[in-house]
Amino acid sequence: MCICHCNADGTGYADHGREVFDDDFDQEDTEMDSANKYSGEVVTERLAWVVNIEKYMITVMKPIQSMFLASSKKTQNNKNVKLENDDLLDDILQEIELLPDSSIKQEIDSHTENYIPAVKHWQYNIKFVAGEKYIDFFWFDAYEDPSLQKGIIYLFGKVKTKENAYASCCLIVKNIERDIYILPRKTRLDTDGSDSGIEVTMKDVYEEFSEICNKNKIMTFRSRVTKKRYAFELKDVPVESEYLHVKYSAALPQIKSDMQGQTFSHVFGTNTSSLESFLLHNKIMGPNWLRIRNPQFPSQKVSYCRSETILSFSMKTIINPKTHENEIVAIAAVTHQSFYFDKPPPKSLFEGHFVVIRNLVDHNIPMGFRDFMKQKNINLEISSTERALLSFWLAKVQQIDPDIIVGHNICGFDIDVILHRMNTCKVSLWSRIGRIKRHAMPKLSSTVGGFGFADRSACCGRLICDAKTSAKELIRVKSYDLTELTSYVLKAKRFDINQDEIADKFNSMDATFALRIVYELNALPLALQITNIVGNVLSRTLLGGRSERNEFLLLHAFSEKDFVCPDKSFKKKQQFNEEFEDHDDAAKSNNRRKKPAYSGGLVLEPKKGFYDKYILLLDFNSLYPTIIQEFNICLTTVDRHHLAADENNDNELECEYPSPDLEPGVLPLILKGLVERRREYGHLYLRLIFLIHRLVLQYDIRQKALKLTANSLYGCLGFSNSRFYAKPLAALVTSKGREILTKAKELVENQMLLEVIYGDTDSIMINTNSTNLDEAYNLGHKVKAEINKSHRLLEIDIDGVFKSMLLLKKKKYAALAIQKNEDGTLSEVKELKGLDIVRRDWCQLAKDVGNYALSQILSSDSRENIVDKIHSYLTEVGDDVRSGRIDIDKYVILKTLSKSPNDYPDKKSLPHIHVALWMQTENRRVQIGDAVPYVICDDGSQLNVAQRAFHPDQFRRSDSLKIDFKYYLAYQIHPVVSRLCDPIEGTDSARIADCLGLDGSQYKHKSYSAEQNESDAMLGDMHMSLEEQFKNVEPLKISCPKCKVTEDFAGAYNKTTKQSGLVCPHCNSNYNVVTIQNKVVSEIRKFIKTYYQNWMQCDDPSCDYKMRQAPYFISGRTIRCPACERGHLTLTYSEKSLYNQILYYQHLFDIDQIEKGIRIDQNIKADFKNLYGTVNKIISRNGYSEINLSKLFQRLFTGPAKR
RNA sequence: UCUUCGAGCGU
DNA sequence: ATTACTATCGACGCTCGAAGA
Ligand SMILES: [Mg+2]
Ligand SMILES: [Mg+2]
Repeated sequence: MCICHCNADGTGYADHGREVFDDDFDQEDTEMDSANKYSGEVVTERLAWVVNIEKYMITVMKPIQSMFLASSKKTQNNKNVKLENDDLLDDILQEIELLPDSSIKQEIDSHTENYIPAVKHWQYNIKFVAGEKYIDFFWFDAYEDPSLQKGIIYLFGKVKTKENAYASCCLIVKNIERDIYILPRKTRLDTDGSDSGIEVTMKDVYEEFSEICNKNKIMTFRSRVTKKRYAFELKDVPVESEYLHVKYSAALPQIKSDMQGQTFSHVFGTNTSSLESFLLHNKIMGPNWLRIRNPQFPSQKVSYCRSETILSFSMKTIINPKTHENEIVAIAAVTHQSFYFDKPPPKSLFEGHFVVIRNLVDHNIPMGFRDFMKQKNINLEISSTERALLSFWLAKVQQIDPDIIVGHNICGFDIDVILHRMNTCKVSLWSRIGRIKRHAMPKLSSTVGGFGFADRSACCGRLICDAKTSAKELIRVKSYDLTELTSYVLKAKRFDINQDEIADKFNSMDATFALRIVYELNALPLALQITNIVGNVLSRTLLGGRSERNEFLLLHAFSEKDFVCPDKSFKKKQQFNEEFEDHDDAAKSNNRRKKPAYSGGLVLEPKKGFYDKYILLLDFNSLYPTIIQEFNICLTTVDRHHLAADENNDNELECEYPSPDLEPGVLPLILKGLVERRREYGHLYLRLIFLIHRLVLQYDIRQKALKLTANSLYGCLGFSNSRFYAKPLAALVTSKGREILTKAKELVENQMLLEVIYGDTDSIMINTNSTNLDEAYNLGHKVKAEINKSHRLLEIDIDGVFKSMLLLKKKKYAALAIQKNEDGTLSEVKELKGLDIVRRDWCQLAKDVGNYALSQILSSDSRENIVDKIHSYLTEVGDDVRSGRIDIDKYVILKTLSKSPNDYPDKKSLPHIHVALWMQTENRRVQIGDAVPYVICDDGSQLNVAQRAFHPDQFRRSDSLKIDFKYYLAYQIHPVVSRLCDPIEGTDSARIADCLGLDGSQYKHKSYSAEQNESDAMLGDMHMSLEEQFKNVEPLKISCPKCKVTEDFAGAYNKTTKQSGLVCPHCNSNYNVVTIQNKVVSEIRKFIKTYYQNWMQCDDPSCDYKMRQAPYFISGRTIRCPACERGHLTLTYSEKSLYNQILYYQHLFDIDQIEKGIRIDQNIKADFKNLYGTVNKIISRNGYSEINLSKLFQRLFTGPAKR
């Protein structure tokens, strides 16, 4: 164990009497440069402005990735260099050697049996540069206590000893200062708040702030003037301005973040945590080597710290029937002495282990248990009390001194329980769970579970890695309990132990399982890479949560470019104080998904059905990140000043795209960096693949981490709690996405004359109508090239070719994808999206049957055979179900709890809640996010389905419960299969029901595809009375060439005059047909023009708001009226109006529609046919004003427009 | 058909 | 010795079931 003390600021403060503006702040730290021989750049410049600073103590060693950035040019120049000659490889290998090496590591491991080896100061590899001593320190975790120890942070990591081994070390950085930026007003405010008109100087600001400091007991501070930029939500902050930069000790009180004064309008950085400002100032990007200058070694031991190891544990608890608290009964743990982030995980199951159990009050430890454990060579400790058990565990933890603690659900349960129990059992050495020695335990949350502030601070210095949390981020499975994860990830079987069996059984495998899962998922290396990319703290990355990672990424980038970053806001507090808000919050509290704040990706209306020709799937590579780059979308480039600052405005006024000649903004640059690095690692990955396993692992993971980071950047822009929240930007990105997809679709349809059958956000599916694979591929490449032509960075790619495909609904389809094997052969892989088969809320039986049906449908068998096979299979399954030949596991349905069972409003109609409540009575742990399994049983009652839901265990125990076969046939299998077979001819809902032995007649009229095609709806319109249909159209006004009277054209037959409509009702002379024709054509053009003017109006009768929208807004989304905020904006003149108008003209000239018995002159008939044809031509041909009406109207039938 | 609640797939 | 805390959770689009109207 070792501690280095280190002053963040070596010196005293500038005194008040001095000039406000110090000019010697650019003091260079030259030694730093020479010390860091690998990098030619000054790695850190922070605090350079501070007066009188002696020597700053910490230097970031050259990060590995920055070296790659530097050398990436090299690889681009000579791309085809042979591997052996590649300098870059040498560089890599050389750099890797800087990382701890296992052979060296072992020397420390040999001390394992001893207690903490007392490493003396002189044993450390202290070096001297220019007469100054320094030490290199690899940090991987940090801790601060913002309430008790302000301005102090603890860094945990490793140092090299003189023997070239590595030892754990804790670095304490003291006297970290706050950095506050004060934005001066232009003119001074009077005491009553009115503008005095007097200009404000920096000196004025300084003086007012000094007074405020006096009031706040901030006796010493330093200040200077800086120029800073700002590009965030506050509208009244200028893009660039002079600020008064104030530094004072973080130990002194914090200034309110909403502080304003007569001479200044904003104060930034008041509540920035010391850790954050430390990381930002020193540009520390995740775990890395730091060079510490002038370290001071303390005389006392303050922390427990030793060699690097990984420990995984699992524990069993029992609920005390009196207190209803969880008490710990047993803990098992396994260890690995040498885990490396950049190497494959250890192969052995464990290197060290121990098991500790305790006696229960009512039960004895089973006979022969000790012998059994001894026989198995298991290190068993039996404690008499819970307190003894905990103490033993702590002693072990301290002895092993793990850097990483692993377990399953330890963040959600185990660690919090352990701390609570240590609290109630008064275990004094509790702080051994972490690496800082403390006496008073931090205040634990009242409810057991979770991983709150107290848990995090208690475990400081040890990385907590929860297999459950990691799995949730990395894979999707039915359930995230250890049993399911073990079977999915490790393909192994785990036996769970119920509450009533705890006294008799014990399972020591859980810790091993959790550890292997973490290894298998590569969770730790991935977390490290992400941390290195975004520059936050590894222990926080491991906790999950995208938002914080993204914040650090942006904080680093923006502060490097001299921006004042937005502060954390705590305005929730103010809202809570309102009385009515409180009630409201409790009601809607937990789960209900927020209603969307802006519109997202476009989903093309699928052309449903079964396809047996080749289908191409084209997909834009990471669409949103690329859009941000391609269009230079950034907080700094998009002008959002015209948007109302009001948070509640629902309207979606879009910003303009930044002008193309603007310099690239910060976000595009970040993404560019991420993409370049990803490419680099992608190349390295491919080139190194035959070389060294550990490098392969590292680079593959690193490029994955880069991708994850890039993708989450967009999401965090739209996250309302983010410090960098920018809804307009997110809306702009998605809107561009919609535009690009629409354009691509139109290009394929209109220029390449291909059929687009579907598309979702960033993809397009094309029906090649070909059965030749090469032809399909060629077509795909052509389309790809054509689309890519119109973009600079954006790139569409062939994501798959489907041999056959069943397209059911938006986001629901199945296909046989062609896969090229390594040996050149082709194989088919089933690809399933969104179908019931892939969802966990249908029972396995229904999914299996559905899967069978699907396989048949996709196969190239004949239609009759397919249908026959499905029918006979269904009959078979129906019989099996009725005769009870099917395993109970197949009937289990899973549903996740999204809140605590008691919080559900309508418990009775929810099966999973019914079961969850029962589980609670059984003392089983039921947590938010857990998947509850249940089966529907026939208990003889006629109750609700939900009330007949039982836990599988409950079913197994009971003799009276029987599976409700009818439910499973009618409500599980039938809907699933029925939906799949819907587009297949030769079978239908009723037939499927028949096969399953259900009453087919009930399903006669039930169709799952809700055949409400828009065209059908339009057909229905046709049958409306003509008056009804044409009540809103403009009549055709024709002026008589003779009597000049203008009349509405009456149609083929004028009912009032009982003559042809071509005859003027006043003077009985004939109209000129050509005149009418011209009039009609010009009228139609007029209406088309009106339509394209895109006038929008509010549909609320009490609101007369009108506006014009951008052309790409016509796609049928509703937009909330910005004026009244109640109504929606609709097109004043929609496609449908236009369509109806033209239909009306068609009707006027439709000679065949007039009633029989009315004789019409042949000439007149010909005239009408002529006019009718004119209108028809306009509709069908692309002749006028470059507008394709038939295409426009097609959207009325198939597109998203619904009016 | 709407609403409410509840699921969790999709990008 | 005293006192006070927290606040967390990427976005949006689409389908499906139960219950009440
Ligand atoms: Mg994509
Ligand atoms: Mg896609």
